[in-house]
Amino acid sequence: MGENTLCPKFFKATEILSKRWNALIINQLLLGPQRFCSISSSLPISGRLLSERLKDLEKEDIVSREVYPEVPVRIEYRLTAKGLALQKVFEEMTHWSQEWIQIEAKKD
Amino acid sequence: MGENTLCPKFFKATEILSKRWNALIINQLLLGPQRFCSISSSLPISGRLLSERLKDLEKEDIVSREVYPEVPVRIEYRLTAKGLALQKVFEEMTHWSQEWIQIEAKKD
DNA sequence: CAGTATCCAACGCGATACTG
DNA sequence: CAGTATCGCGTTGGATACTG
Repeated sequence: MGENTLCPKFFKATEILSKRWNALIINQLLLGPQRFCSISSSLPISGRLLSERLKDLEKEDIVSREVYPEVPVRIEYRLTAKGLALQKVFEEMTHWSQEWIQIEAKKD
Repeated sequence: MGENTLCPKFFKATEILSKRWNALIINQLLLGPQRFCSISSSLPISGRLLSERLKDLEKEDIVSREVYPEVPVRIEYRLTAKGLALQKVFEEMTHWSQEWIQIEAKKD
């Protein structure tokens, strides 16, 4: 195992973005603030995991949870400034995927 | 589970890039073609996994394996055009990480 | 050097049921 | 709606030993 050129900040960034579902959740929130059920229904992720990931992302200060004390209460998740700053990353990822990813007809 | 707005190409992209180590391996290869032991010593990844990941990335046509029949034989891994096209993504990731990631003194 | 094979513990995570 | 708790199994992946 080596430690020479590996930048800890970049490493941390990959840890966050490589965690399963995180990229998709962030990408979804780039569309705008959303409620739990909205994110849940837009991604093939279980409620338990979505809850867990949102908490992780809150701890990383990428997502914030807003409670609107209406009746019934409404809770929205939105990207923080740190989260919004990922926009460029996702734009490039989207661009790359459109240009290079082939989707074959599923036969599995 | 929903299936409404999720783009399969983007989804596939996240599958590739979110797989543990893949981002770091690609980022390392963006520095130039490298031998197995070089990648191995630049990342805290076991040989078994590195081997597995490189094969995955070959299948995705992101990495190619070049054999130079010298004595002793030399084997290099390099990014394909598809892999090199990820440069922008990684530039943005690097930029974001430098701007937003804090590394706290470890006390865990 | 450039890997492969095996072993096995730890973790991830989906399903389900339940709470406020 | 917006979650949490528990269960259980399949996958991951580190360590180690071995091969050409």
